[in-house]
Amino acid sequence: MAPSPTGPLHIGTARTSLYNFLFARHVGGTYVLRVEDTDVARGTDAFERDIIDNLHWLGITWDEGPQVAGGEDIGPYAPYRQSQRMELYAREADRLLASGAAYRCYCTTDELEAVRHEQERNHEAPRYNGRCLRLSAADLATFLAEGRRPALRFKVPPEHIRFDDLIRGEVEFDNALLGDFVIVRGDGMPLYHFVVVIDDEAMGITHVVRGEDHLSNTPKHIALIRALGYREPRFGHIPLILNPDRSKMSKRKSQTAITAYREQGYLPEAMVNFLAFLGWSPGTEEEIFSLAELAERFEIGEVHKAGAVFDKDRLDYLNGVYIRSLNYTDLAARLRPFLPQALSDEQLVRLVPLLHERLVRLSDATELAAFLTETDAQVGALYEGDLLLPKGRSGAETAEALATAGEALAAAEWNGDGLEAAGRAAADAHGWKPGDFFRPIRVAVTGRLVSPPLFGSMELLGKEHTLARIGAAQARLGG
RNA sequence: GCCCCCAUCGUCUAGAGGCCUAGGACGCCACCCUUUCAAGGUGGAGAUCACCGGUUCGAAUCCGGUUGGGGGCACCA
Repeated sequence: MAPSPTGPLHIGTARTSLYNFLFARHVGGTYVLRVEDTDVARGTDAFERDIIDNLHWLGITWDEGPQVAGGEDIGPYAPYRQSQRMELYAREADRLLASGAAYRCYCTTDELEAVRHEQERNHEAPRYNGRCLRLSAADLATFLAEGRRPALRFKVPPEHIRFDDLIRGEVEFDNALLGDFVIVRGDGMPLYHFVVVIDDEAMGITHVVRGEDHLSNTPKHIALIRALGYREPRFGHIPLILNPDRSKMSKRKSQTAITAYREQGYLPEAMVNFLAFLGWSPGTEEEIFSLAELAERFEIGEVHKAGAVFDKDRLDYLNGVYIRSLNYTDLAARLRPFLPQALSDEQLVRLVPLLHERLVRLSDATELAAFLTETDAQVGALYEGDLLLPKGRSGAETAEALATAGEALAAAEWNGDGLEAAGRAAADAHGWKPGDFFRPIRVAVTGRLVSPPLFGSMELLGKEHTLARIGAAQARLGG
């Protein structure tokens, strides 16, 4: 797996990493992580940290590669950051230059762009015209005098390239249609197509599993592999994850950063399960799988060919399933970052049973538990008086009901069961349906129409605040 | 423009010639349960298997074409 630290860990990169991981684990192979940081202009350490951190969060581990950002690399072919492997690339570039498989190109960006525009106007393929392949001595002298720094281009042999893709089967391309592409920039920085091929050979990579967007780049890589005399790995191109409009999933149209999902309270277990099934299925009707179970079942050849739309509703559903499967202790620990510091650990432990069946995301707990740490005044400010009223009941009637409720609850034993018994008896005595009778209490106590179970909530809030809030609501209705 | 890839309910998918009057899940709708919201239970709507032609006794499944969608064609990765 070879991510580029030009942004936070992307959903698509995460899934490609997952498939690589599952494939490697399933066949007992070695999973290698290599950081493709040759684009110094765009890459940053912060992004590398985000990628490594979130991969770990998902439970994806690698046998070789950087373990933590800035730390020691592990593996026999270290370093695993391309920015630290420049001598190797320079050596291979020289080799290509010496053999005549590559040549220096003095064209400027402007000149190249002009040619491209021209080609576009003539409805031709936008590819390099080969000008610097036969440069006159005079032109060369001029360019050198101008101080131009030449880029290095690979002279693409005009041959048919075919390979047997792990997922798509036989694929064939005609490299005669390709322009000679740049492998080393004028400033000496080697480019992606060149370095992947070198590192794959140097690191003993046997299987390259990557996104479908690289399918048509593969013939370039194979041509380079042949020119350099390397062994050809097997390639597997997995389908893309799509926006709802079926274009390649992008930041512009979808939320693509894994961190963002993590921050919203998605569980890594749910994310992994969801991602694995975007483009693969075990062929049965089972759908809940742990990472270990996935590794056991996953077959690279079963991966689909068609792209899959990212379905947030399905992720939400799975996340709920996983949250509900957590035991209370575990859930409490995971909920902690989403709840205010003011909420004590003891309160948290008692709150968890009230929430565990009501959460789609861990962050949903923030709103559900807010009434516990808000002041009485803050809660009172959350609602209009009308919100207290059950359907068809007046303010005066509701104030009366609240008064009855307040008295009954004040006399009750202050725990969920005691409060519920008192509340129900009071509702019955008052002649109101429980739903109607409890509504103003819920709004008074939590400030909201939706809350965790009422009696457990009151128990947690405590007698003093509960009765004060009921009294305040009653007063507001003029009771 | 050229090259490549793809095509089953809205979405994720099962399906590898007869088991399919196409199965499951999410979402949606209804009902049940119910102190709100969820969760749970039951039921329902939803796919002429993109289209056309062929092979075959028989095709969602094999072949060809068409259409549609996607990706690539950078001194980005």
